[in-house]
Amino acid sequence: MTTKCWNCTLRRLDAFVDMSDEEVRFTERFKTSEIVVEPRTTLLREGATSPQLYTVLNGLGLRYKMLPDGRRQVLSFLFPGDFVGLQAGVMGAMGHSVQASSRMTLCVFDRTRIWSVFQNRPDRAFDITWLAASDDGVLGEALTSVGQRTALESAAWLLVHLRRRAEALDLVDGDAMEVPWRQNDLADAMGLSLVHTNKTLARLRQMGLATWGDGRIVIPDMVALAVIAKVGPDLPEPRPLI
Amino acid sequence: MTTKCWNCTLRRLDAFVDMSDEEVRFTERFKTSEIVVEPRTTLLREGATSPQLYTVLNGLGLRYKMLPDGRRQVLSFLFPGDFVGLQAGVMGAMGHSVQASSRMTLCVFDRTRIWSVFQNRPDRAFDITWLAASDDGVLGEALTSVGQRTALESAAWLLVHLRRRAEALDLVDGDAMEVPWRQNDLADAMGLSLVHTNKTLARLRQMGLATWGDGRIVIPDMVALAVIAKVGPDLPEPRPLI
DNA sequence: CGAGTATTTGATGCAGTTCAACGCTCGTGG
DNA sequence: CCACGAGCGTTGAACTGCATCAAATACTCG
Repeated sequence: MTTKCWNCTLRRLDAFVDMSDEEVRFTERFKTSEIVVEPRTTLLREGATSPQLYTVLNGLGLRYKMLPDGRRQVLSFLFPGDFVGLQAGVMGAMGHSVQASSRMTLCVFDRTRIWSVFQNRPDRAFDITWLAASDDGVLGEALTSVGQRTALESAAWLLVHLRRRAEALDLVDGDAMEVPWRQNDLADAMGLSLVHTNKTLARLRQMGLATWGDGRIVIPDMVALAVIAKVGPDLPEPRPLI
Repeated sequence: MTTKCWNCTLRRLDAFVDMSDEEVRFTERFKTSEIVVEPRTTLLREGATSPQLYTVLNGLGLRYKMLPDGRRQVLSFLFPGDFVGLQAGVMGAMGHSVQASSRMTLCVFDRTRIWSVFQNRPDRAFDITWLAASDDGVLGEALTSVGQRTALESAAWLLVHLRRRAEALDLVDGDAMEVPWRQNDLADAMGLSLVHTNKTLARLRQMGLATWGDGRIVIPDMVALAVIAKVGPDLPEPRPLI
């Protein structure tokens, strides 16, 4: 049973900009189907030319790149509303792989129809570009974190980042949020070893700043954590939803 | 004296996809002027909402982000044909700063007119999105390099990357290419200290793989360097030019 | 109950940082 | 004309943050 865009709860969140009825109807036609994938499913593989693009409706995942010898860099974490497969959609091949971390449900769009969006709906085309530019911003942040921050700062930054994204989507319950990611995913996102990631998280826990465990992140004081992370206010602007 | 797009030598390079006469004329109208900036000029500042977008016509530069305490992460290096300011153009604010490393000349576009591109020229709008997605790919590569590669691999990767980009633009003379960047820029791009960057470059020199000095990079054997860098063939597809 | 996955902790070693100094080439001003 | 300082590259020595190795715990699941 696939959700009608009309009934989609996602677009009512204040994380997203409002859509006109017209836009909702158009998206509905652009959408070809809906899929549910189990944890650890690879949705898109680096180098592949996927016939499909997706919008995350539900669940969490991650994007990563691998070196030939197996080292893995996690590029970003996927949340509902994220649009994946754009590189394959416009450039022909993915620059990274995409994996589900929890069970996810995604809207499926046909890659070949993307061109018709540009022809018929300049506003939606603009939104797609907005999302691409936004991804650029996130990657820049991540690169800066990996390149310049110490392990402690980097971990703090990542937790703040995840928490802020979750907040905008109403995924936070009090101080806590549920996440499907393993410490290994965090380590690969920060460019640190698993062992040192674990010790760094332990340090944050001892400082009373953040607790990671049992699939939950608990952050009692975001301001204190943000100070460690050395991040600006970084108000998350509402994003377009495709 | 500003160049007419019609006479622009850039688009004749095989680094770029061919443009129809129609497209050239449209770009000409989209272009508002041309500027020349001296080395070390900051074109765009992080957080600023620039009224202008640029395409690099000539010269080299870099994009970077800074932490409040002064640490700097270089995100990417700018070559002719690169389109800068897109974040400000579509999202309203830049996520990073942009600086000229050599004297540069740039085509200037009016930010407010970007919307009319989406309305009137879906093909050009698509090209803009292509470029945004392409930047995403480069940032992903860079992040993987900083996060996963050792200093030696990372330096090798960066040199290979710069050389490949330069080749596509006919900026390579035999084994050598001229670059305006300092070792400090390299260090900030790789997330390494200046001292260690220097020693790593010395190591590559002793191995006979690459020489960096006096504003020139000399790479006698790209294949050998690429092996160290652990990069795939990575043929640079022709890109659209705005 | 054994196997596999995830987290945790301790011990040891090294890649990369930090500190310090020196040489070179400029441009500038006395 | 030389003295001086600033910017950049280079090199050595000491230190340390993080990686690597190793092993124990706890857990879920067939």
